[in-house]
Amino acid sequence: MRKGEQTRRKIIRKAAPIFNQRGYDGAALSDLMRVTGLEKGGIYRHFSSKQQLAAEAFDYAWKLAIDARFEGTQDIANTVDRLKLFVRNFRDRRAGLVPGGCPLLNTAIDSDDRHPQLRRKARRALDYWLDQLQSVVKEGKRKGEVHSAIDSGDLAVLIVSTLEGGLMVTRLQRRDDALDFACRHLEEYLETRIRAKESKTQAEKS
Amino acid sequence: MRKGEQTRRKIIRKAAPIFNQRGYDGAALSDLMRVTGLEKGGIYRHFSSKQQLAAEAFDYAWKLAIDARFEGTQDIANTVDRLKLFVRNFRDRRAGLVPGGCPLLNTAIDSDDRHPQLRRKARRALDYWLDQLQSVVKEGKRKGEVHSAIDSGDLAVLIVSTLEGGLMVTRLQRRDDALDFACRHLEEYLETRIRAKESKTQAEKS
DNA sequence: ACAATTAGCGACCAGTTGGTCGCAAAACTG
DNA sequence: CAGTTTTGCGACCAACTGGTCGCTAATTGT
Repeated sequence: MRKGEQTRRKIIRKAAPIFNQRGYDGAALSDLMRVTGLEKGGIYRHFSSKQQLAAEAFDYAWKLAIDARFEGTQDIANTVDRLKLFVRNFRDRRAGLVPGGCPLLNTAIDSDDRHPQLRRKARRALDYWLDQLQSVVKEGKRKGEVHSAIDSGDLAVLIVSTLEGGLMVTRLQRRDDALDFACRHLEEYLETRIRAKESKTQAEKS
Repeated sequence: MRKGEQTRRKIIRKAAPIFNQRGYDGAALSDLMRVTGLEKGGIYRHFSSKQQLAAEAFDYAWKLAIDARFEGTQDIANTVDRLKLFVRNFRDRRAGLVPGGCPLLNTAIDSDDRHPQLRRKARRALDYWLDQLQSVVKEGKRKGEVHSAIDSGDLAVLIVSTLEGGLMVTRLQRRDDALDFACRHLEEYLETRIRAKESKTQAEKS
């Protein structure tokens, strides 16, 4: 790998937490210079603008987040259990992510109206995320593991909304209670209202 | 009322949407000058700093929001119905608020770490909000309208988390689906898991 | 009406913003 | 190792940042 490519990746890696914590406007070039250890020219050699760097930093941060959330889910056969692991991952797999909380939540709020390019990225990220969840629910309905009356899109949106809301409250309170309770609520909801009960393959007590 | 006081309030009223939409860093003095129609000196006559103005603008925006959300709830005797109206208000009473979405959500994300004064304000706002909801739940338990096993703090946090999460997704998607489904979910949850069923005073179908 | 107070202006400030570019050094390639 | 390409530097830029202040004009109270 060329030296330039290495540097480029280092810049993204170091810049991502700054953008995620401070937002686009709050992240000054001088901050990015500090954390990367490069001069301004060194950064602009690899990115044509602050916007472009922010966009790539978002991609990087989001990939880490979404990978952590889906980690291990492909190994689980039952779709409802897969959703439950996903919920648990959201709560538990937060170490190792880009500092500053969920990049989707941050970018969505931060970019609103003012940074259409970033906003588009956040929207696509959300759409992808919802699609992934929705397809799990659809598979569950096909296999008879999920109640047939459930709308897969609605359930996906509900899961995401509840988790992101819980995360936001948790961050503001600096206590894990809110996210914790949001997760427990979702797990109970999945168990009692979503899982089709005909075969009773799974114990109801978690 | 003195002319100065009028001007002061006008500045807050006009500045609030700017801060709410663009965040603290994104709101430049030049923006505030534009929307207020005042020169810089005219603004600084009434506020000692941008921080102070932002703080008062938040108070203003938050008061509008919280008032709209609790509007009419005091007229409802049954506590579970009161919570349900609150949920509905959150979804339906969004016109007339300060543009840019929920000030609490915006300020919480925007201020994180970087603006401790604003952050403190957002935290207090959240605490107050949770307290109000919690005391409704407590009253419900006292009156036997709410299941006694429910933790009032947990329920309050769950309601706020679900609504704020739904709002965030709705804003990013620019479609009301997410908030809509979050509300319907909460209403169903309140009806089926929270409301004490002994007297069956209320129909289960909404 | 008149003096005292208050309000608003706008030039000015130092510091910072995102961004450019020529140049020399370092890294590649054969 | 020589020649070429790639990389990073850092001085420089115009525009803009939040903030100050003396002055005049408008608003007050009497």
